[in-house]
Amino acid sequence: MATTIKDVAKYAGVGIGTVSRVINNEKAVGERTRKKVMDAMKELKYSPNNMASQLRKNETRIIALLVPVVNHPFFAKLAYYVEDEADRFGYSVILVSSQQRVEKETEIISRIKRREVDGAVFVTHYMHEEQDLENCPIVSIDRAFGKNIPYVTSDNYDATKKALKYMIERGAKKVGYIGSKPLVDSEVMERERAYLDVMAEYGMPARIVNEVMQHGEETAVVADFMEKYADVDGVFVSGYTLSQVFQDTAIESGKKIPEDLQIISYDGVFRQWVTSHITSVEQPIEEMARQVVRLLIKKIRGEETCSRTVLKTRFVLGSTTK
Amino acid sequence: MATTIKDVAKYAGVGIGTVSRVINNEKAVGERTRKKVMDAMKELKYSPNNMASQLRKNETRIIALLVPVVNHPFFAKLAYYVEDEADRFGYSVILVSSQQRVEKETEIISRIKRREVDGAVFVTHYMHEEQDLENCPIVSIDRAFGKNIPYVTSDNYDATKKALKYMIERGAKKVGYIGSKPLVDSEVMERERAYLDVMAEYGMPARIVNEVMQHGEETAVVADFMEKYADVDGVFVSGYTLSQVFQDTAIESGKKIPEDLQIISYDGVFRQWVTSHITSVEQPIEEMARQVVRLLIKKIRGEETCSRTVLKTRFVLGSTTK
DNA sequence: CTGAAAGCGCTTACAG
DNA sequence: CTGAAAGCGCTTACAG
Repeated sequence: MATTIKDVAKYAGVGIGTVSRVINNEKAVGERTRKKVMDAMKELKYSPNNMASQLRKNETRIIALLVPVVNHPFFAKLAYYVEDEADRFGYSVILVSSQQRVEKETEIISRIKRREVDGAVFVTHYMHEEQDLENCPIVSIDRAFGKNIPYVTSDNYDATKKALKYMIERGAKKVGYIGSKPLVDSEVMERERAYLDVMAEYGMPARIVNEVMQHGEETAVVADFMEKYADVDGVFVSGYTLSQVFQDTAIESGKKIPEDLQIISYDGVFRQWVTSHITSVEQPIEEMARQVVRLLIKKIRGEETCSRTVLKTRFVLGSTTK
Repeated sequence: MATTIKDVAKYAGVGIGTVSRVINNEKAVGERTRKKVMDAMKELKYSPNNMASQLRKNETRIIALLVPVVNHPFFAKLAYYVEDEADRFGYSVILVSSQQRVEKETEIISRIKRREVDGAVFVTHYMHEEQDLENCPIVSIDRAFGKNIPYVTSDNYDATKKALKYMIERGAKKVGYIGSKPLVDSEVMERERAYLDVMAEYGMPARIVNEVMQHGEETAVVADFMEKYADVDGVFVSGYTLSQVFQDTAIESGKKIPEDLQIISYDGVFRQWVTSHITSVEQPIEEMARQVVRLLIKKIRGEETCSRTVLKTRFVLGSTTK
């Protein structure tokens, strides 16, 4: 049996309420009594039982982070900063890898309802139907999946547009787009929209492959693209894995980069956690993580939140553009 | 106010004990009653409050995972599998990035005492003094930091020995070792021991740099090594980041690999999460993660555990050896 | 198979 | 400033 607040109270000769007040650092405790209680706690090696206070306060101080997988540079980095930011507010982070499994998502919702966690950050979402997530403190990245779910995103449209124009100014005439299509409404689709708009603006035909794809299908998709549009001299790639696969394939095909083919990636390619020298639109992962956590905590506290936060990307020149 | 077990009991016209039994799937409930209760739960959209049952059962079903950083391929992969395995046993994982901060470690210990988590996996440890971690369900990877802390490791000594001999058989005559020294007792030191033993066995002088180093100091350490032992024609590198930095530096220096210089790495280098073609001793990360979780759960349950589990590495040939 | 009751270890009005 | 008491929402012997 661990020592409880009762033991401490008895030992210190005070009421348990007083001990509680000391634990919670309330000012309304006399210096004398406080000292007595502190000593008793030390003497008895007392640790307050968190489960009990959780129950009383109805808060767990835990949030869940749902990502597709953790062992992926983008999500790992995100997880890192989410944890760091949460910690600043006294929250812990439970990590959940959804692994494309839809149930994981509804599972988190029930965990909120069961009061296992106070709220959740959704980085993926497969839910199509509007669930009964009223009052559920949930926030998200890139995708709006409910009217009451605030989210953080980056300036997908503008950044893509800018990147494409950059490429075209450097001589790209046959510009393609390759991406993996999100399953649900997502700001990521803004990239495609930007691409199509730019093509229209320059009167260029669209060379696009943007399909829903499973992890592992990248190679096939890239092959498909390369076959369809063998003549491209500039490509915008959306997404990490795809970027890497595309770059590798392009190099293997014997194309000179950037002479024959310019490449710009949204997200860049990570090489040992360092963005390699692909020209890319870099998302402010740290800032996205911190903002999304702050949003969530506001929601948990019942404060007003901004429903859509757009953060600026950085355009990083690499060696894959002229 | 959320609906509680009381509401359900009243609605179903049964006692709260019965509702509890239904929730927990106990067999000792009549078919009739069970149905009534189930219906009531559905009708009232009841979710059992986990905090309350935690308090009663004195378990949180949460474990903590302490890693130096998550956004590093090794730890991210580990985190992924730890989460996956924990999930199978009905446990959630709280992620803690220690970031070299010693307090984080003792903090977790208090969190166990405070019953915020049921146990913890320590992948780093800075603690020198034996803490009062009796009865604390803690397990660890690679390093023994207490007599009662079971851990999982890989066959550091044998694998290193084998790798070095492989290199020597392919003609390496001036063999060096470069590593970052752990702060505390760790099985990682077995690699150095293996190196020294092999050198002794072959009558070769040791060319070694194995210092305690901070993240970010790798470049300087590699430079130091290269200057001291400019003539090496075979090097064993211990650790991810170091391997990558070393490989890059070696290439930049104009050395032909593997002609002028053979390299073998413990851990390999990750390129976009794919081990690149460096010859390496690969740790069975997934297996280590799963084993360590199972160890922890046994400890939590108070079962007997094996105090040291050694898993086999794989020797993977790449293009950095002849 | 089922209900009434005690109790898990706290927090928090309430009264003094 | 402090204590006694109620209660957070469950689980679990206990008795039937």
